[in-house]
Amino acid sequence: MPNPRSTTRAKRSTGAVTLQRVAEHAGVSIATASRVLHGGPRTVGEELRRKVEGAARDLGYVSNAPAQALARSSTSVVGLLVHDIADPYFGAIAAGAMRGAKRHRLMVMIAATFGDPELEIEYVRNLRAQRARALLIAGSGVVDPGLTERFAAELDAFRADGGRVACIGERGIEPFVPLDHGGGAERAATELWRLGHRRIGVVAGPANLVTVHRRLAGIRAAWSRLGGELPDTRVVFTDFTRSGGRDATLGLFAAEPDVTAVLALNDVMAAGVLTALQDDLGRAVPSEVSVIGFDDVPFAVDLRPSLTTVRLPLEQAGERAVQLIAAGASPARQAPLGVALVARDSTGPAGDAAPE
Amino acid sequence: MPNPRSTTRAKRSTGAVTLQRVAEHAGVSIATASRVLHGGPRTVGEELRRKVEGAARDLGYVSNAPAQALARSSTSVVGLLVHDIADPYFGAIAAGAMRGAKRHRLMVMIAATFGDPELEIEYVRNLRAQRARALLIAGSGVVDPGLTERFAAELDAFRADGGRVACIGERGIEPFVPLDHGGGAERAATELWRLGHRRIGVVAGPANLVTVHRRLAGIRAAWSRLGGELPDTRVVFTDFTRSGGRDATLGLFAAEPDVTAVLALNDVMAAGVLTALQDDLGRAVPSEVSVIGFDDVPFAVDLRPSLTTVRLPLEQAGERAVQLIAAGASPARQAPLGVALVARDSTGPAGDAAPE
DNA sequence: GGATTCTTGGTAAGCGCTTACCGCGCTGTA
DNA sequence: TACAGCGCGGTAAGCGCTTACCAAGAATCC
Repeated sequence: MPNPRSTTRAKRSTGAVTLQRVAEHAGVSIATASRVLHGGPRTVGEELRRKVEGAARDLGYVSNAPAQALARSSTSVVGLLVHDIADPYFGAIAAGAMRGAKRHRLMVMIAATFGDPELEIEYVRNLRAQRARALLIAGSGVVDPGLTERFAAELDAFRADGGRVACIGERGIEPFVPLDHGGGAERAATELWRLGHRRIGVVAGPANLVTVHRRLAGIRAAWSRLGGELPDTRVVFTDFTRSGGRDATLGLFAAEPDVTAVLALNDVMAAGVLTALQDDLGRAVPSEVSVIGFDDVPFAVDLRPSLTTVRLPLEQAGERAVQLIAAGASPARQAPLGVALVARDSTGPAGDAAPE
Repeated sequence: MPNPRSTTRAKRSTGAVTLQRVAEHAGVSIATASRVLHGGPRTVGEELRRKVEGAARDLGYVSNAPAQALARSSTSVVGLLVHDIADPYFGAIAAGAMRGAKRHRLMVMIAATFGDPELEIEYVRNLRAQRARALLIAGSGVVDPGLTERFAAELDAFRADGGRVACIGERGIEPFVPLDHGGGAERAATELWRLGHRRIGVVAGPANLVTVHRRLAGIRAAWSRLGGELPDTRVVFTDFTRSGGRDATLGLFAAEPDVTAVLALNDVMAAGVLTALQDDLGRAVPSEVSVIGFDDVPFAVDLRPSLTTVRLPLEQAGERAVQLIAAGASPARQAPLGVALVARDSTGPAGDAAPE
């Protein structure tokens, strides 16, 4: 037997570089090696510490995260649930989250649910299996009570396993980073009113998303406070996509040709609205019809005319969400992230300010 | 001792639901439970199988991925290295990768390196520690030989641990999903030539990125083949960002006011080019100056004028990359993903076709 | 009909790491 | 001088799972 000094049977001296091997190489116990390389409350003498570090470097030791996870029953990965990572809305949130994760030395596991609630639940279980330390939920939930309940149950299970959860935007899940969908929508609607628009159309996202509900509620609140009318025929639900926005606009103007402004519930759709209006319908923006978006994604400024929109601090929200789950502290003082109306060129005074 | 049937000492009957507990509940051995719940080559009798499944459901069992990873020494997570997940280029690649991952029941761990080679290396080690099954490298490398070598060494170590690696776009790393930067650039340049442009400017990304080199080389190749000239003063390097594109354009036209077309090395920069030209410099596009982009990100069609660009099949590339690392098979028949010139409204014939 | 192979269930040895606990040598105290 | 207290190193018992190997009964073959 070539190597009689190992504790159990001689490990194959070839193969992976384990803590065990580092310890042997350094001539210390595996406990000492662990304490040097992975920290902990205990101190290790200067000389041994040096030896261990040297051995680790010589051997090119890289710790085995799954083994650590098993032994400590905790990992350094956080899961992030988004609808679609290619959507700039989620891209911004993810970027913020990753920035935060880096600061807290966490790894981010992203799952794209494409808005499918079943998939969402499946991914929570998956992340639970991974023993993710925390879960960041960025996608809007649906308004189906049954689904919501099942999702909540899955989250409870996740928590029961010791995981933390944080939501970006309210969704009935605590804690969450407040994202003022309603307030932003009110701002947008109010701006349109201020400009003299009285007949507005709304190009909304999927009717079952709570984000859509909130934004729509904000618009309705502002509008009724101001004394305007918003019949259902002027609200059209569609996909949160460019082509959704375009098609919806075509439909909207076929039914309601006198609308003087359209409020799109996100910027991606607003791009479609702009195309439909200018290219398909031949309506000038903003002189004939004003358009306002939501989110202020990076390309909003590049649309023509540049898009007036409501800025949501998405990247900050993502970053703050990881603070929320990383902080040992309680989620205390949450200075709400402000929304802001970004006035650009796609809005202007209503041509005929006459109330209908 | 309350429960004499357990193999070792009685586990606390409270706490986590483990395979052990499922097995006890079902009245079978832990081996059988494992075989039922986690598959494997061995078959299990119908009755026991049913019992185990029932027990797992009753107890709400979720397997412990780190423990499995340790026992099997292999995980189901793949790492994805990008520069910036908020950049639509990487967003598209990531979306494709996630789609592929879902098909192969893999989880994707994304790391944003912000183009920092040191961070890139750090993340590879990290993913190595996680025992990721594979690594997808989407970001372009830098042309620094020292850094490249260190990165390669880290990748070799990753491979030595049994991980697979795939690159999106060539980078001196095998295997890779070919992305024809050079060919695409040639197409773009040739198109400009065809339209009569002889004095073109290039708004390039960071000079040290391989991608930038390849694209630039493609342009130069086409241009010299066609007999054109491209002095260095007409090539300006900048960030791969909107404001980079804008600033670069301003600089370019200050030095070379007679340029009739600008080729931006990605669409995000092209957006800045368009702004600089139309808003800052008052040059009409495409009647005075043509603009051509690269990548065909989703918003390219929404720029005004809509952007002529080179389409790179990014989402497919991401998806194919995971096939590459998931396939048991060798990376055989790689029908190269085609690039295509997407002619839209930002290009037109040169006003004065006179060669210089 | 006995030997041989399948099938199917169980046992137990790890996978690589953390950490409770032990023990030893030293210091400070009475 | 005896001893509690502390600092520091080692031992070994797990963490939850997979899987090589064993065993026993069923099926197959001369």
